[in-house]
Amino acid sequence: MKNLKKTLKQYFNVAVSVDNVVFGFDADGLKVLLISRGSEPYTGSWALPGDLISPEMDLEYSAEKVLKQLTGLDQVYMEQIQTFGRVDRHPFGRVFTIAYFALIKVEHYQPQAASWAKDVAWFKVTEIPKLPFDHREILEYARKLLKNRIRTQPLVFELLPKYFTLTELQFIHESILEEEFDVRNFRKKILSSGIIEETGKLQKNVTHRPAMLYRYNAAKAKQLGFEGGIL
Amino acid sequence: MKNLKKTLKQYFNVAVSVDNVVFGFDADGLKVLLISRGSEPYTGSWALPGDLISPEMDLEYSAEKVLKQLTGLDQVYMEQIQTFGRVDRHPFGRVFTIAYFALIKVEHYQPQAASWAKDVAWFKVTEIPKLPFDHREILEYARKLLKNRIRTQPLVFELLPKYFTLTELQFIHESILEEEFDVRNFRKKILSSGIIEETGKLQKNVTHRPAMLYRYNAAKAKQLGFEGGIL
DNA sequence: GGTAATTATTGTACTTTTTACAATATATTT
DNA sequence: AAATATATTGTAAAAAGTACAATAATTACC
Repeated sequence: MKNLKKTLKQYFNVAVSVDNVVFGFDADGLKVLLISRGSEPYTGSWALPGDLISPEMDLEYSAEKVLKQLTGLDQVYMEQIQTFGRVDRHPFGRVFTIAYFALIKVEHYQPQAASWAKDVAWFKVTEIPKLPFDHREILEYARKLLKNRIRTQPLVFELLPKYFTLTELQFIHESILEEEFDVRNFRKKILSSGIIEETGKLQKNVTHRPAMLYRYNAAKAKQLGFEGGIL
Repeated sequence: MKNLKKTLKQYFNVAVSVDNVVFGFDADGLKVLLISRGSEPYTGSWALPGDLISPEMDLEYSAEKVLKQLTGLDQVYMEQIQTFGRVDRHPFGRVFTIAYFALIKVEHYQPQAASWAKDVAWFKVTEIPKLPFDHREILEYARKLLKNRIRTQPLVFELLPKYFTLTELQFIHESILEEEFDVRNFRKKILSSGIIEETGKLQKNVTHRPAMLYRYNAAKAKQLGFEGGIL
């Protein structure tokens, strides 16, 4: 048993971190939340909000906690995406990082830098600055995953405000999928799916014909099983 | 700097393992490869072939190496699926495990127990024995993933022999998706996709009309982009 | 050699879904 | 009132999906 413990010791000296790819959406299109690092290594760099995990904390909980500590974001939709484990990815030692993606409604949350994050900011996915570690790779992986998932799971509603127009719904699909849809066909398909419903309310403060506001019907979507996806 | 190092130390004392869910397919249906554990903890249990990762080895490489060491399998299709990190999942300390799935052609490989694996055996996915750690959860997650992927990626051809009949191709789809298809419609769809081709050869040693053997055309599949999946 | 048994192979009519395409409606600004 | 801006709606043709059963080729058995 003494021998076993000695052998084991060589394995128990790595660290694990989580890195969150937080997506948001506004009139400009798809955005990602980055923090300005206020601690070593890569102090001053914009980076994915992430941190080392305390060995006594569950993984899922850690991912949420790290995000909350650095950005103030709480109660957001999160999903594990992939673990990255190149030997030399972290200058301080062997650190495996478990990447998560999070989807938030930008109108409902106000990210705020805290803990060792000096700043937080949204960046368009097409205008990402140089990132430390393998964060660029992680980000691109997350984008690809989001793109694949969007057709089979109702994820867009995590990014849109509670009430939204069909034009916004179409634009978010086009932003993520990087392709355009015919207006009439898009509406026909979405509406016939039955997962969104009219609210009777109209858009306000626009300088043109106001659009009808719709809302996601989660119960209906669940009931339908939603196997085929939206588009 | 000394202080930083001291703080860091508390994070660098966890371990990481990989666990492989190896799927195979034969006339009986979908199978999973398990090993009989010949070392602590849970000695004697059937378990997923997995092991702790050496801190100086890349993640992808580790997954392949662990599989090869325990079962002799080499050069197989592998993909990372998910990381499991409950605090109490391993009795020896905090161990995160990164699960992979592997798909192999059972006719082309002969798994052989080695290293601390006392035995290796195929189990039908519907007849899995009690598994240690959270291996049951990992296995079920892998099954679910395989089921989701099978419609959008040509994974079945990693499980089938090089030459296969359309009946076999249909059966593997039915086994994984747990639903049945109409023979005529299935053939129409598969053949019109253009990703498999006739070989001109016929099945041998069967006690009934021999079926035509087909082969997967990877180049064609790639060329077609294969966005919609097979079924 | 003939018959039974077993699996392989094929087509058609109907329904549903997808696609391509442009005119009219409703609000604000000038 | 006219200009500007976005919202909203239908139809016909093509493609894809679905339901359904008879015939063909081989071996096994008598």
